[in-house]
This record gives sequence, structure tokens and C-alpha cells, in this order.
Amino acid sequence: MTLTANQRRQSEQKHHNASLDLCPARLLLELISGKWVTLVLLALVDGQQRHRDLRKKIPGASQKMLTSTLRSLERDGLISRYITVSVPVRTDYELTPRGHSLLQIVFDMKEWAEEHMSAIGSSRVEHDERKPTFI
Amino acid sequence: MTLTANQRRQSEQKHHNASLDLCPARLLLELISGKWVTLVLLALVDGQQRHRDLRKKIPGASQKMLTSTLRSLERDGLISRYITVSVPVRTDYELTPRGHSLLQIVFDMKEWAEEHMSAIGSSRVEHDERKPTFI
DNA sequence: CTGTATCCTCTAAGATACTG
DNA sequence: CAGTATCTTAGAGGATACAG
Repeated sequence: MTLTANQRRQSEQKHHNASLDLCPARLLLELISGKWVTLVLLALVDGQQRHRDLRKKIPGASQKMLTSTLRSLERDGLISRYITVSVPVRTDYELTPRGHSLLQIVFDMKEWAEEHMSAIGSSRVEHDERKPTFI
Repeated sequence: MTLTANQRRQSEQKHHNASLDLCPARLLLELISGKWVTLVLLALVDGQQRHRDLRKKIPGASQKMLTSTLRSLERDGLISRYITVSVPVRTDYELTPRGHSLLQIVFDMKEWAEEHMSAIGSSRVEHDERKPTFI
């Protein structure tokens, strides 16, 4: 039995999606687009920070999100975690060299964003006004 | 009645999240991290493309996702859409100057990714092996 | 050929409560 | 202080069918 055009297209899609999942740039996007990732990296730019200091510097993040972001950055070798076993416990986080180099990309994005995002905002408004939603 | 520490923290969180939503860099991340955004921009780097050509160049994207990605890029003024009213209809898409300038950021990310993502991959494997999942 | 309308699934992010 | 364990929810992404 032969495949229909639709079946062929879908098997093709899956094949290409599989290779897409291995694309380094795609992986970077997934890594960096976590809601708190860039803020954590930025908070560490001036050196070691304790967990509670990060909470203060990034007030929007819940404790759970902060911890899970830190875990995944540590897993990726972008930050290091130092635990001091005392009562109460103390943990410090620090950027690795790799983390620092990623930060450069973040700054480039920040710069582009600050230069262009307001125009994009206007563009959105204008676009939405041309096709208003009638109620 | 006074607020509990928890209530205070939450209202603070909301306040900071609100300002976070206006941060240009955050907006850029949200814009660019759509699954097909960079691929569409890249596909247009050599000039105008018809809808069906984009489908061929980006086989992983379903028709719906391709169209909705194109719409949001158009809304942001990153691409232009030209419609030729004939039977059948023909539409061409093209990068705007702003789209081109964003592409430069994409290339920077691509370069960093190709340089570092494989090391990050190893880092992940190593990290996961230190804390294996017992079944 | 190009585009829209539904319906469905999966997961990132958040709320809450608990522990060493 | 630092971290973990559940439960819930909103929305991105996808499958499918249809239309100008």
C-alpha cells in the first residue's frame, strides 16, 4: 500500500522536527528563553551571590522558579553552586566562564531590543488598528 | 488589618512581574523564541519567497504554524507581505530592514550555540549521571 | 495556492505547603 | 536559609477539515 500525500508530508515533518531538536541554535533558544534565565545570569554579573540575595534581586520569581532555574543553569555548566554546611545552610552561586560568555549574547540582545522594541510596539498597535475587532 | 509576610511578597511579585512584561529584552525573547520564527527569518535571507516555497524550506512546520508565524512577524514589522490577486492567489514574503537587523542577532546566537552547545550537552550528561534515576 | 476554524495535548510557570 | 513535593492553570504548538 502506498502513502497518501498527507501521510508522506507528516512523516517528512517528523523527520525534520527530529533534526531540528538537535540544532544547536534551537537548543540555545530553548535554554535562554526560560522566563528567569537571563535575569539570573544578569544578577550574577558582579560576582557570587547567595540564594536569598538572588531572591531580592529578582523579586518577581517565586522560590520554586528561582531554584529550578538555578538548577538547570548549573546542569548546563553556566553557573557553579557552592554549599556551606552550617546552620542555617548557606549556598552561593557564581557564573562560570561559559556563563560569562553567554552573557555577552544576552547584552547584544538587550541592546538590539532597546533600540527596536518600541518601534515594534508601535507597529503592533498600528497593525491591530487596521483590523479592529468588531464586537 | 495588616498584611502577612506572604501577602506582601506576592503583591511585590506582581508589581515586579508587571514591569518585567515591559522590559524590551523580555519582549524580544518572547518574540524570537517562537519555534519557527528564526527559521522563517533565515529562509527569507536571500530575498522574497512565496508561501509554498517557505513550506518547502521549513518542512517541519505545519501550515497553521507557518501562517501564524508569518502573521506575527508581519505584525511586528519584520517581514512584508505582498498579495497578487489571481487564480490561484499568490503571496510573497520579504524581510524588512528591521527584519534584516534582527537576523544579525540570530546569527550571533547561532555562532555562540555552535561553539558551546556540544559542551553544554556533555555537561548535562555528566550532571545527570552523578544523580542517576533509580528505577 | 493560501488561509481560516476547531479541537486536542503537553508543558512551563505559578500557588501552596512542607522539611532539614 | 535553602530546598522539595503536589496541584493547578494558561497558552503554545499541533492534527484535521474546510473555504475563497
